[in-house]
Amino acid sequence: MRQRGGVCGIPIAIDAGLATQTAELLKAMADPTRVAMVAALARSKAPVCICDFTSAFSLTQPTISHHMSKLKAAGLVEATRRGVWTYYELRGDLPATVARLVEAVVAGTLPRPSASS
Amino acid sequence: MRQRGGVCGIPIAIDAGLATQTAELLKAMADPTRVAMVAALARSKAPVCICDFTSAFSLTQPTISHHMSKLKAAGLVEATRRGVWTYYELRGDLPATVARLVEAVVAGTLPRPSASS
DNA sequence: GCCGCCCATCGACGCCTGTCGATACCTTTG
DNA sequence: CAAAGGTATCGACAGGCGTCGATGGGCGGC
Repeated sequence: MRQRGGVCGIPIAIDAGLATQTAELLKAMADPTRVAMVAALARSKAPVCICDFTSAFSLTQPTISHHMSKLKAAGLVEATRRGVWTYYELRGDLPATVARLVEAVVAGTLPRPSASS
Repeated sequence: MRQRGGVCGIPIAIDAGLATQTAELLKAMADPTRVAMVAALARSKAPVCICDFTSAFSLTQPTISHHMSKLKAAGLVEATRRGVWTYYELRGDLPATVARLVEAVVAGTLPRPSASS
């Protein structure tokens, strides 16, 4: 036993700002729809029309737009209007830590890279 | 332009189950307190008394316990009672994709490993 | 110029979540 | 056995979030 009074002596030295920042990034992707969006964009590696997402998920168009707006607000994706259609793609200038996080999320959506043997 | 009727022709082939699973994992860490907890446990690499977290964050003891319970429910940490104190540590048998995600989160809390050069 | 289509925004509703105070449980100490 | 301290649980509250229907804004087609 270390000490008394609720302090065992091990200081938790985690920067609150970085923790909040990371948490915001996680929140931006903490939704099945947005995870699938990020994964699809990462796998496509080319701008994807948002109408594809609208037809892929059983959600209404405003909801899809809302989710994509969140990803854009988080700085993960960027939009390109081509005529009537809006194409989204993963930003290429993501910070290293952010890119690493995105890659980990995408890896989690791959169908079991090494499951059985 | 590809087609009309809301389908540009690019099918979104993302497993909904895996997306939901990944989203649940992200939700489990999508909080500044829990991010800091995971980072501290990962850096400590040894069981940490929960009283340290209680004194480290400006939150009440029930809230800290609640956050840790969420991490435990997500299968990220495991508890060990030693007398009156409860020690938590990151699970060592995490699936590869989960471990990778945790590592990415922890990396995001490090104070700029390679920012400029 | 008008209409139709794609997309974004707005307002609203229900659910989930973070937070707290109060309480109960368990272990150690006297 | 009684008392004290560290944790977990409970109930409640405010705030945020996902979802929808309705509406507005732009661009292309007729």
